[in-house]
Amino acid sequence: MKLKDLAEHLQLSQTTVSRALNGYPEVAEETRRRIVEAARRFGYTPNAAARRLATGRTGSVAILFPAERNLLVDPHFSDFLAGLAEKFGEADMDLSLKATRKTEELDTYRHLATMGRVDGFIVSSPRSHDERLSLLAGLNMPFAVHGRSQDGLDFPYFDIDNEGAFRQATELLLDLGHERIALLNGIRELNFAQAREEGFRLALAGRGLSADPELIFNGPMVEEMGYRQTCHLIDRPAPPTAVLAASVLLAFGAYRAARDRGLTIGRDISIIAHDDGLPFLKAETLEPPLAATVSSIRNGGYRLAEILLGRIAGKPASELQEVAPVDLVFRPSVGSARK
Amino acid sequence: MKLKDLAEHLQLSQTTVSRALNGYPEVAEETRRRIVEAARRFGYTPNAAARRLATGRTGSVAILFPAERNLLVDPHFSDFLAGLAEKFGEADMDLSLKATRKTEELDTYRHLATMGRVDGFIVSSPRSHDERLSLLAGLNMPFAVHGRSQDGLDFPYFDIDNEGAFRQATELLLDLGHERIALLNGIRELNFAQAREEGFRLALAGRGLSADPELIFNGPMVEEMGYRQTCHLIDRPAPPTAVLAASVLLAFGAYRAARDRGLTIGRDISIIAHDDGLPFLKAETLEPPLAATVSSIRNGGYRLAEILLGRIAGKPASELQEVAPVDLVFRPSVGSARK
DNA sequence: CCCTTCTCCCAAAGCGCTTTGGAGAAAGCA
DNA sequence: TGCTTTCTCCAAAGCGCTTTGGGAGAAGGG
Repeated sequence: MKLKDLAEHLQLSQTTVSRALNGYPEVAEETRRRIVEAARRFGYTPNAAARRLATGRTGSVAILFPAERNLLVDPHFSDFLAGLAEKFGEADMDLSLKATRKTEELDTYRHLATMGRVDGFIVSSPRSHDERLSLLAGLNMPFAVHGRSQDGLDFPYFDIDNEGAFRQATELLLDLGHERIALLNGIRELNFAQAREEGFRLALAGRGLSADPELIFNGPMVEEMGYRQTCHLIDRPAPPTAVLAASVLLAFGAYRAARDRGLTIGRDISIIAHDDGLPFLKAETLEPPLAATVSSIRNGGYRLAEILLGRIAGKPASELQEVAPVDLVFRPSVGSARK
Repeated sequence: MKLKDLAEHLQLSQTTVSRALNGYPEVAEETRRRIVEAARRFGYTPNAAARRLATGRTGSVAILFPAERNLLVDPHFSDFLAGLAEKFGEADMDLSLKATRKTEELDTYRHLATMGRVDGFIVSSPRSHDERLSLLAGLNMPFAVHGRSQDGLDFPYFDIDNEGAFRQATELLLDLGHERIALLNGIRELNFAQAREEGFRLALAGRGLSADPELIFNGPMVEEMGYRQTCHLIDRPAPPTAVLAASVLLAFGAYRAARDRGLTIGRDISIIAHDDGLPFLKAETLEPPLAATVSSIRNGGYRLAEILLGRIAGKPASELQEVAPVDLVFRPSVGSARK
């Protein structure tokens, strides 16, 4: 059943039926009721392709990820994706997932954009200077970024206060008397890792200290990484008294390392992490409970979806930039530095 | 730049240009060359919405997942998804991801189908009797199932030989003298878990043994689960001498439990698992290396995507049913039963 | 009572592509 | 040479919806 049939059956024009169904004001309430009722009875649903062609809106957005490094197995990314999927689902928009080789990444953006296959893009894991942003801006394609970038562009984004979070966490450790603090961080190229390191450095500088490059590690945020680096750290001549980790996954590895080495967490070594709220690995249920700066990454996906929708609806970028504050939750995995 | 402009510029009709670009035979090679060249020069790309409307094909497929139980954080699912995304990307099809509440699941399928928003669906985690299959069959919507189902329907699917794999693995353990064998399995409702249990039972029955219900566990396939159940098992009065796990994640937990209890894996307790080839957790690099039945789940996604594409292209279901054999790889995590 | 302003609805023009049904020219056949 | 095929290409009809530009009649204003 198509619009034409429905209109004929109601003895009305397609125009009126279309307007009634789309909630335009220029149709009498009584008529609208009749139309809506008939549409329901006949199970009429507008054809998506026709609507797309007529309106120029596709009702879908895309997110690309590198095919070789399978981001999907990174639970941080998956959880973020779940937040996106939830919001876009609510808005009845399609979220399409694209695996693409690094070398073809920009072409894929361009391809999808010029074919008019999407209304916008979600850009994740921005690097400090990211070609994708200028490309999309140049194509005049709406996009929203998870995180920020140093490019001078004015674009919509959602980010958490990574710098502030790590500054606070570091200050907490400093207040507890720690001076040799290690940082287990994400991959250096990614913007959020840089912000976190910056917060770490700022806190140290505030006390007249400077970061020891030997205590800073960058790498993938997986358990194994946390384990290995912490083992190294503990085995040093002057091991750090505290570890600041960029993910609960890293902290989890650090826990394992501390146990292996017979250290009591919270007493012999303090551990604090950033907690993205991954559902299967809760900071509060670790033993001992893990102190953390918390901010749900899934919720971030949800918010970022709202932001992209706002952008597509025409809001200016300046109104679509959000930096969520991060709470610091104290738990027994941190204690005062042993003298 | 649209088709019309291009045609006018070339002094040809839209028909000819369209045909040339889509590889139809009724256009002279020389003309085609000119057209293709001009299209490239002007950067012409056909508009997706218009093409969709004209052809009736949307160029996109969808996969739904339950919003409450976030399947995305399950690495088995994510890796499967990566395989799908890869193949659909190669075919230049959109793969759209939909979070949906369980109660609205069927409606969402219907909604997307009747609006003509997708050409087909990927159905994952089928239950033994699954309403989704009959709904989609009734809507006359192409779909492809990851796994099988007991419904009498004839539909395209990709599955691995779960029953055979677990029969083989169990037989291996039996050959090594094990008689008290525990099974750590996935959630009971899911078809693959049933097939695995069936294989397990068949192998036992082949030796005149029957499965001890107290040694069979169903649950989510996560590390924690493997750990907890294995602890219970080891603490029993007559602990099993071998454990058969449905995932490397479960086996990983079993390893941890065995170590905690001071057991040597491969000597005091044998462990064997099904290995989906998750990239971050390799059976061969565990200590000791884990014996396993192997079959890449990512590859399964890739194959299933091919199958759905075949279905959309009109192939009959009977030609699109694949059961991949599973290899059994012997490694030191299994040894003969201690007398 | 006439004129303006709403209110409610309509006809028709796109949106940009594919595809049907020919038609003219060139080539093959007798 | 006359006639049938085969090659190439074209005009135009959709695909099913939204939206523009009115228009008729009712309501309100002076």
